[in-house]
Amino acid sequence: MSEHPSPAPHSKVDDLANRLFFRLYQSANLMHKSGTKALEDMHITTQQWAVIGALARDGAEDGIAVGELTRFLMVSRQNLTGVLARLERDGLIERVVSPHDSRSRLIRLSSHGRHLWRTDMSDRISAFYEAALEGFSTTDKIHAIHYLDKLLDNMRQLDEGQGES
Amino acid sequence: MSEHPSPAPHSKVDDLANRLFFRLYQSANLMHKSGTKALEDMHITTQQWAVIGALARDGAEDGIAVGELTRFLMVSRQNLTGVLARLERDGLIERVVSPHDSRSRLIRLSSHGRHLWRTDMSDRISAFYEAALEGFSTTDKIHAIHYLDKLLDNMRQLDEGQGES
DNA sequence: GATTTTATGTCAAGTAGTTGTCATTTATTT
DNA sequence: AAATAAATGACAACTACTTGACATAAAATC
Repeated sequence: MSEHPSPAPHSKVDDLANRLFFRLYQSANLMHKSGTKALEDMHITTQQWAVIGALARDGAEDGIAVGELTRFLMVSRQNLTGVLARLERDGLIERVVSPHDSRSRLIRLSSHGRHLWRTDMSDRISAFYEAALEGFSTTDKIHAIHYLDKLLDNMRQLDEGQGES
Repeated sequence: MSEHPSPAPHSKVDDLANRLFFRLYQSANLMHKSGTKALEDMHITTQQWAVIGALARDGAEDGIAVGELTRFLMVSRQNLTGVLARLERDGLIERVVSPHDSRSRLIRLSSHGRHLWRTDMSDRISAFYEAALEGFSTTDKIHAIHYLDKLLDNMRQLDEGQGES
């Protein structure tokens, strides 16, 4: 029947899954490259953008603990330490001791960081989003978010299971 | 009318776009973390996985030029050099001079690399895909791929425009 | 044949990500 | 009060990603 008598593969890898994850890999690479380029004259990378964006959310005015940030951004504490050090060096964030728990240093935007986020960064980011999501309807965006959320949920479960060592 | 008389934002950033890119950021981080963990006993990272997967495709048996690989994987030549050096060090790939263009070194899987891909790696990757895409129907996968493709197209255009410096 | 373009390698500096380990401080629990 | 747990900082080692710059070799063009 088959035109290509392939030599009985072990467990044929799902081609659609393969494509999906490869597209995710490519998309993330390109997002970091072109996203960082969109903010390059401010010397802000996509990772710093993610941190500043997290700190600019409503409810984060008084600061967020490092541990909370690592969970939110899904990066390691040691990595975030480096990113935060550079942001502090550049005067965009500041560390304050938590009033409730003096082990915990809360990270919050400096006034300079908040100002930059609200003006120049917002403008560039809006332009970036508009260009990158050209042709996306509102429902397209919602559906895309939904798929990524589902993927995240699954991988989170997988990661917890893998952590049992 | 508005319950929250917000102080006239410069250009209100699209919240859906924001969520979408943040989910992409998180998904990529988690994919690298849990994907690398799925192959950790082979000491293969997701980037190496991507390279090996590219080399294992039909038509790549005779090797792929480095430049072609950088375009395919969307990473820089300098970065790929390092990844390829580690893969060569571990005996998974080999470099051969192109018969057509002796500037060009073609990268191809070693027999060890090909064997590993077809057996252990395939098994782990299939298991990873199955867990990470639990609850995804075939059409879900196709739609998700479609959105990522669209995003990639847009960002590629953006990147080319940004490159005009 | 000489020039230009192309493919690659290499070195450097910077950022970002991982794990692992050890120390410190403080909260919590006993 | 003492032991434990938790949050953080500070290292180290490694992988991976970027850009920029310079060198080399070979192909393509003039």
